[in-house]
Amino acid sequence: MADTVAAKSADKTPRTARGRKTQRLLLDAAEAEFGERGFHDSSIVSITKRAGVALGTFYTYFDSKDALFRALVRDMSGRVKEAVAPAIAGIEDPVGREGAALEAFLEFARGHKEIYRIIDEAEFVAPDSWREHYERTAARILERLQQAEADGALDGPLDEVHAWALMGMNVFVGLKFGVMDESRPVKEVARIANALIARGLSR
Amino acid sequence: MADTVAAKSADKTPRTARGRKTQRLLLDAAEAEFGERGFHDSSIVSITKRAGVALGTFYTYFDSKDALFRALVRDMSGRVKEAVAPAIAGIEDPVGREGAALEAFLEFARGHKEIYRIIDEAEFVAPDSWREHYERTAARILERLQQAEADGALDGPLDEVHAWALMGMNVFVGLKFGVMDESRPVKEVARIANALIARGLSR
Amino acid sequence: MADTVAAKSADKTPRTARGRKTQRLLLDAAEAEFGERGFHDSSIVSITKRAGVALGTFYTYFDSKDALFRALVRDMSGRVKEAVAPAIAGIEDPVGREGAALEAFLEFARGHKEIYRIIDEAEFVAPDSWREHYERTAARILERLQQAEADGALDGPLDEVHAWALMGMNVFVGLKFGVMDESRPVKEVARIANALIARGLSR
Amino acid sequence: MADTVAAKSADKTPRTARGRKTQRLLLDAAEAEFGERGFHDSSIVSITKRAGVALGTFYTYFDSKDALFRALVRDMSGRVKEAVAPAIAGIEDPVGREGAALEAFLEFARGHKEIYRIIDEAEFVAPDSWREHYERTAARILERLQQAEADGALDGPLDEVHAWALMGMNVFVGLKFGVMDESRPVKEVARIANALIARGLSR
DNA sequence: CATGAATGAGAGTTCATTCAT
DNA sequence: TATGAATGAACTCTCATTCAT
Repeated sequence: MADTVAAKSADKTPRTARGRKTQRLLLDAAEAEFGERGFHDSSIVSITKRAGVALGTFYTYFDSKDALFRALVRDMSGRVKEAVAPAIAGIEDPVGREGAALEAFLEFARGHKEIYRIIDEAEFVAPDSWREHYERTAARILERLQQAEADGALDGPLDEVHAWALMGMNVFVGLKFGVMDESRPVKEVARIANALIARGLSR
Repeated sequence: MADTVAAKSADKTPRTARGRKTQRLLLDAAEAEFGERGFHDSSIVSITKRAGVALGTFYTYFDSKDALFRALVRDMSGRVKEAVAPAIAGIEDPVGREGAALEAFLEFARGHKEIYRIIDEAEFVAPDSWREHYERTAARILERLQQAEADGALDGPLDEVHAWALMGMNVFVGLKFGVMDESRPVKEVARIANALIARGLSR
Repeated sequence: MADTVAAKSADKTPRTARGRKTQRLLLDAAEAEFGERGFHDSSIVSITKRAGVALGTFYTYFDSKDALFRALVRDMSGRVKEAVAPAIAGIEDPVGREGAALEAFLEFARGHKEIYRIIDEAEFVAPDSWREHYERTAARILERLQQAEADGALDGPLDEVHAWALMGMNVFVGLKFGVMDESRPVKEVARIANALIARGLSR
Repeated sequence: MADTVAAKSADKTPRTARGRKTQRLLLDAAEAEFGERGFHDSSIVSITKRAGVALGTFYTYFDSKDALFRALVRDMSGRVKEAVAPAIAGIEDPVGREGAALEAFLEFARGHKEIYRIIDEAEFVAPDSWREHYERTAARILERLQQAEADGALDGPLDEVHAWALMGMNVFVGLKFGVMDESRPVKEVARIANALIARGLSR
């Protein structure tokens, strides 16, 4: 937000209620479109058609297709975080906490399949956004682990490698059992994966 | 493998030595191009320029840009496998074996940074090729684990979740510490990540 | 008719007056281009240049080169019909009526030499459009003949063979003496050809 | 033939028996290919594949795709003539003679559907060949009519208009009832069409 | 704010033809 | 004579972006 205020050249923030509504329409249409077709097969015409506005209207709210995509990545990144945060709030046991995080993430992935099509494709479309998302996520995981270490609940030293390993596990388990194959209960999948690292962490 | 690469519908397999050489030039040029720019920013013109052949020559050996990309994904998929296989051959201890696999993979990733740009982008460009690669990789991991289970070296039951979790860990650790950040020794990174799952597996 | 022209799948119908004008420019340019060079030697670039619009503008109004060609065939087919209809209106004598039809057609062909280049080439470019044109034309001729039969002005039975024979005669006479060789008066040519079938029909 | 001997630049006439055989293979393959796909959708690669020879071999026997097409038009033109000639030989009655010609032509068209795809497409691909074919055909018809006039079997004056009218009738009747719709007996169709012009000619 | 026509660079692909072997 | 690899001009079509209304 802060950086939007700093305004590059043209401030595209809607000034009226009508404007805010139109921008929301575009954002939602874009999420659906990018989620279904991927970045390169999505087109502005098609997004504006979905949103029910004229083509030119798009540029009233976004500087470019790329800018829209980045906005969306940020948006989804925040939503993932917000979906996981409450699920782990208050859990003291660090292993149980990571298990709960995975479970919450799996649940979220099942309900928002676009997430991979959008966040992961960012690796190729907007690498800086992609990095930002994953580096922040890893930082949050690491922070939790190091907190537990400080509390004496985990042996150290815990570092970035652990965070990226855990994150990778979550991402792939989420892709496979959240998006590709829904036949197994989220709880079961999370429990199995969590058990795998349980004792690696817990000593 | 080599001869399978271009053998699709209309037979584009080179019939002469000269043809084989040209096809190799194109394959190598494509690997570099896709690795550097990604699929969508790569162009056939640019690939043929790199290869030092005329534009039309491309279509003597490949049906389309897409077909070339798929051929490359397959090729790289095979090369990853071949890089890891010898490194784990003969290791009996299942945990040590997975650690060695990760280490070999990290090494390979450092030497072949294009791999992520190519295999991972396939998720969006040629999803079937992507699936094929990851499903085969997961199957190999699972096979190793279940073999160890059968040998009594690991407690079961070991299933797909373990395989995808391990694979995700490897992929993200490889991306972070193989490609994005080379400051830490491969051995150390592999050891840390391996320790994480060591006891989750080992009993 | 005019509004049907571009109304296919994705709606390309112009929404503004400016759009309508541009589409007309394209249609006229295409008629000249196809008429002069034939379908395969005509190019979109060249058509848009003639029309004085940018290349991309073409695709604002037509789905493809093919679609434009079909639109044109329909258009010309309608114009032939409209050129002949008034010339035969009110003529009771069936032989005289066919003679007048041929004469009107010859006249039209002289003024619109593109007609053969467009309608007849459709046999190879858009066979369905070609069939539609000739089957409708034959149907109209047959209808006239059978009407005369019903009125007792002609002996029957009159069938499709007569219609196609008459139509073929008209087409070839029109091609030769309307387009290829203008040295002979339209009236004279029509009279001679009409005399040929006069008594075949008249009793 | 005479003009082939005069040789433009490279004489492509086969010198050996093997060569003659190869050229025949190509001619036959081309007839099938052009007949099925039309000129523009036919390709040299495809023709040589049909013929079972290498691509380059084509240019040993023909100067270009165009030249091959022209050769084929000539060939077919000759075959039409040869199919009709014996059928009318010895018929004295001029009307009956034209009827027999149409019948023979219809028969030939049914057995050689490629004829229209090849000869008629020449109007757009090789207009000179097309003109040559139709002008010669018209000349033969006119000659027959004027001979009959000289013999007192027909009233004059008989001119080019009659010839082109007759020819057009034959062409369209042949296309409709020879190629497009085979449900009616050739004899019947020929009789009906012939009756149409019978008395126009016969006085 | 909203509209939709106009733009044109750029992409992938085709294929007749040439030529060294 | 036969082969098939190599060539590159030419073509159709896409789409992000601009801008007058």
